[in-house]
Amino acid sequence: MASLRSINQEDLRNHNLSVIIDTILRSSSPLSRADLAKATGLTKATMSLLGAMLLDNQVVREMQPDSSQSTYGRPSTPFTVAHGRWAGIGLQINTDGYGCMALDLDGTVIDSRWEDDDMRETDPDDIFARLDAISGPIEEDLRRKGYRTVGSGLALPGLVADGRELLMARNLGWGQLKLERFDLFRRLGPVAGNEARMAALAQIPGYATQRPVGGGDSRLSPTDSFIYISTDIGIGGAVVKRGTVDVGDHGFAGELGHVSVDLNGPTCRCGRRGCLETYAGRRALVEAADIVTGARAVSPRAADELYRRWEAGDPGAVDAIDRGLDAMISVMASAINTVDVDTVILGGFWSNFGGNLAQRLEDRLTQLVLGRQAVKVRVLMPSVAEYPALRGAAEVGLRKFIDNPLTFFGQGV
Amino acid sequence: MASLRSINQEDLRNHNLSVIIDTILRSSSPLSRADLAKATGLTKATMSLLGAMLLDNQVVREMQPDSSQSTYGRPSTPFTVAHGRWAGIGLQINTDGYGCMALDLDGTVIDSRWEDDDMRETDPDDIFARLDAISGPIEEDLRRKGYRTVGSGLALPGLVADGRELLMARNLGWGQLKLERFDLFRRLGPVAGNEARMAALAQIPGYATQRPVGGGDSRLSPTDSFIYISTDIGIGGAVVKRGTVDVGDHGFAGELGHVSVDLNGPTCRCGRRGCLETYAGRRALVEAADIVTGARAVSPRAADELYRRWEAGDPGAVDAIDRGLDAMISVMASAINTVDVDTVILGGFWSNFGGNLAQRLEDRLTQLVLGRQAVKVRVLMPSVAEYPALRGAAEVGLRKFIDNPLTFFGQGV
DNA sequence: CACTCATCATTAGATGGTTGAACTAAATAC
DNA sequence: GTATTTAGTTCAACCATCTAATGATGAGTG
Repeated sequence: MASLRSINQEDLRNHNLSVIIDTILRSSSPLSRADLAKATGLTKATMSLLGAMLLDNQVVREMQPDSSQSTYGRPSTPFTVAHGRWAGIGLQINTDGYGCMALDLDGTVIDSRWEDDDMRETDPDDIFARLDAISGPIEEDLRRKGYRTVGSGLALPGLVADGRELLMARNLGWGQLKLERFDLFRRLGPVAGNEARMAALAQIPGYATQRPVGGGDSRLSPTDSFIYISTDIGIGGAVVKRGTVDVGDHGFAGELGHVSVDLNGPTCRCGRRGCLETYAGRRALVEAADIVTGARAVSPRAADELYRRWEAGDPGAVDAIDRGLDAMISVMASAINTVDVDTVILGGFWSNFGGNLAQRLEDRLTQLVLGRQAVKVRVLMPSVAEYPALRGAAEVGLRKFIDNPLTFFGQGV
Repeated sequence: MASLRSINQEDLRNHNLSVIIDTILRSSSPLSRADLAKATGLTKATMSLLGAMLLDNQVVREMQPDSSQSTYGRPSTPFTVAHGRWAGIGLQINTDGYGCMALDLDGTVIDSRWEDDDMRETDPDDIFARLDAISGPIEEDLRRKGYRTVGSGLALPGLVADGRELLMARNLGWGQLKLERFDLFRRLGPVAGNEARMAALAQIPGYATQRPVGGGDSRLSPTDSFIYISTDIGIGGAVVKRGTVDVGDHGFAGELGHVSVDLNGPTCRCGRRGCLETYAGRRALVEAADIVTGARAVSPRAADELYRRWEAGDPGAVDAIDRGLDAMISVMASAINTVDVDTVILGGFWSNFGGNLAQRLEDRLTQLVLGRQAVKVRVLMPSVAEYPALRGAAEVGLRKFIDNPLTFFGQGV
């Protein structure tokens, strides 16, 4: 538990500010000073002082006093997250394009650009230069509008170690890559991470931006734990525990696409046999359903065709999907037994397959996991489905501010 | 990151004391005030004050000043963990017996008792009464010697939820059980946990007792992450991340015995198919090697016979072991890809199978895991092999003190 | 052997974040 | 209009850590 690092009074204030901001973001309704004092355990006196700091630094602003909350007494003045001052930048390079997003602490997308393109077998230097070209103007725009950019994240479709080294991205055809070598990386200093992990972050309500009023997917609370599975050509994943992503020792925890469901199964390109990806990856499914093979099997059109045939009840398609589903369920159950969380969010193209898919998965998983007397397994569809990794990357940037607000206070732009 | 709870000045001191104690325990050589100031980031002044508190409360004592450390200057006065004041109590109920251990903060076993017995199909009330009968005198003895008992742990061979409810222990024939109903539990208030998780804790050098000089297994450092696999009739496991056990949301993370390696494999008693336990559990191996079947397959004698035949090269035994090994490797690789740690500790009866087993596993795993460019997989044998769960349970008790030293200071016994 | 220097440890006073208590503010109940 | 209730502010007091000065104790130096 002990973090092996001492703390002093400045850390104390920084921590308490961080707790307050975190509490505000994760709440689905505006909180007053009094509410925050109760929620965090601070005294009214301290809350009053720290509240003034947050107002001064444009982290929050006061709403109209609200007397409808309680029958008696002076009405409270709730805070909302201020708009227009604190921003995070998200960057993403994917197999089908690249883009950049600027996100306000209050959750609004300030600016965003996405370029569709076939990224396979591209030159990293070229791509980073192009990403630089679209992110530069966005940064400039932020400055012009009076924003302070507090951090950034970079989502990549591959294995990323320590937030700054790409080990490999097979679908891009990229190998090992020290990210510091790119100007863009040195300028913005983003935290790099796997696409699935960034997408998982975007599902956590109130992780680094104000939780939408009403709470988005009301089934998921800000401190829930879940496994996120990102499905595309490859299959990735992430483990979220009590509202924070589990990064692992080297930065690639949650690679569920390469959990094996059959130790004598087909050989995967990763070297193992029977990996989930060989049953439930987009390309594997298209080929199993005999739609097309080879290079054309990776195109999105082939997946659309698979979906049509599956809806029409074509036996080949139905069989392939069923087989993929069995593998998916096996991996989910194994992962739940390994990390002990009760919720699975199924992202990517698999989320298209039928409205009752979640329910079917839920029912079957419930039969399989340990501790089912005490655990109610849930399978949810992602609430942020549009560019989730890009948004997650921006939230990683904003999180730098939330974890360390004091370092950003009381100095110029 | 933010724990959603504010901190005040008392928490600050408590935290810093905790960090200091933690640092002392995890170090393999005695540390002076100056060393500790450097290691924790505290100033010499504060370190001096807090050091005096630790001395006053008999947490540490001063050794002879040591001038051999540096050529120049005043010699430092290193601390060692004091003996005779702070104790934790470990309790265990297993399929083959039950016992109690009292552990000093300095790592010495103050007292311990173990009763061998066949515990299958026993009455919980009876067993808890018997455990009470042997732990009572040990507690009394601690009091007499001037110890302060700071906490306790209870290791159980089954699924434990929230540290105080047994969901099921199949090998005992016990079902759901609220542990508060037992006198012993109410009196000592132990944290209950799965046997494998407790055993995993005991492998962490300096987790809650002073790290042995020289460091025990020098390959394992106190802040390493690893997966511990406990093998017996059933197979359990635990995930340790950066020196602390990952308990999971309900308290049963790491149940690797019920990770499936073949979704069409034999049906396991847990309801799934192809669980590791059906390939590599003690009973499964004995039956696969055609030694005996049925109830007699669970006896330790059958496992001894399996070991003899395997050593002699009997084909049935060798095949069974190889098959078990394949399953084990598959689960290890999947678990590593899921939680991203690079070390596996293989505990229980599997650790008997040959001196080069670890090396063989290491070599094969290295071929299978993702990120093998950046990760060196290690397979280790447990350094604490005698009653590891019992010792781990006692360390859980001591950890209460280490996490919260201030609450134990400055008041009577 | 006196002097310098480096390192360890303590002491005194300063700094600064949180606190408790008293106070002001603003609403409803009767 | 007065009592009551809840929200929020003010300020002296507290206390944990920090800075800086000082004491302690050894080795090196000429």
